Amino acid sequence: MTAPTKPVPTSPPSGSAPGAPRTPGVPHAAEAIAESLHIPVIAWFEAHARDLPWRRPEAGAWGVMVSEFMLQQTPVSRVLPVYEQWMDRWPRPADLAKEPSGEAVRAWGRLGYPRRALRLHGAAVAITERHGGDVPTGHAQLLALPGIGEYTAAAVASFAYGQRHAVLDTNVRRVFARIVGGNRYPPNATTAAERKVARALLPADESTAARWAAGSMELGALVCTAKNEDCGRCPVSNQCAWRLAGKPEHQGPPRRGQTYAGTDRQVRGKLLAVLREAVAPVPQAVLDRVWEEPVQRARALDGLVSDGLAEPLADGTYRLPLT
DNA sequence: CAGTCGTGGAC
DNA sequence: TGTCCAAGACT
Repeated sequence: MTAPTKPVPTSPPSGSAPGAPRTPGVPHAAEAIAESLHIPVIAWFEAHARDLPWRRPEAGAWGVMVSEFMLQQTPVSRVLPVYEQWMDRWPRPADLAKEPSGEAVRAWGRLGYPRRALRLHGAAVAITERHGGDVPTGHAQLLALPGIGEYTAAAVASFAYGQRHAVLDTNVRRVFARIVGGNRYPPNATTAAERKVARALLPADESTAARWAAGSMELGALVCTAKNEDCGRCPVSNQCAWRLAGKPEHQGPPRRGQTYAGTDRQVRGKLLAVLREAVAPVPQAVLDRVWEEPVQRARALDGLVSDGLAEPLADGTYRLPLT
């Protein structure tokens, strides 16, 4: 266990002394909920957090950032080996920035969504050019990098730099939906109401906020999971609105499932797999073998080219981009 | 804002 | 061989 071990503050992060009566008419409900959640969740985190390489001090901000890119929509178990190889090969942003983007795509392997590799490479170039080779510390600076959205900017600022940000990923959204909202699942898309809840629950103290962010996310990943949740191991099950309501089934619109077989995504994946394995430019005829239907096949290949994942050469062959 | 974008493991 | 899901970003 290598989670940060700073003590949890024993006094409320803001406001009056413990046990002091609330001022009538002033809404303190959110604060009260928050304070009763922070200590048990953070204590649980410090006892049960996984020992992941990007949580070790030597990972640095670059390691945190690389892991966040790889973890976007991808399970930890599949990220681990690729992360280790990646950090061995490119221990600093400038090391990656020197390489052609195609090398990043190749090293990405079968993690999926290979545009993330392209964006991570682009972010490394931007960091090298604009930030002297160091991952920027500001949320706005992070947000300006390719491949970094609201979640990843907050995650890097919080996990790498200990800042106070609401870190709203799918795990945290589910945890909050259950504890606060009394729902099995959050809405399909992140709502303003969810952001408001996340901000209201954020500890006032910076260091506590950072551990709360990591802890609430880990709770969603290990205990408060989408299926087969284990309320018996949850440190705040006694305060969970969903559990207290008898764990009602999901009400709203069905969570739209991802179809895959037969889609352009599948064809793109097959095409790019060939390009990744190839050491020399690949003739069109070889690519043609990955998919029967010519119209969809051509559309998929065009898509890869326009995304910058494949480079067409004058002789009709294709390769990963050298730029 | 709804669609698009990979991959593989669990059931 | 099907469904659901996994630390989202971008258009």
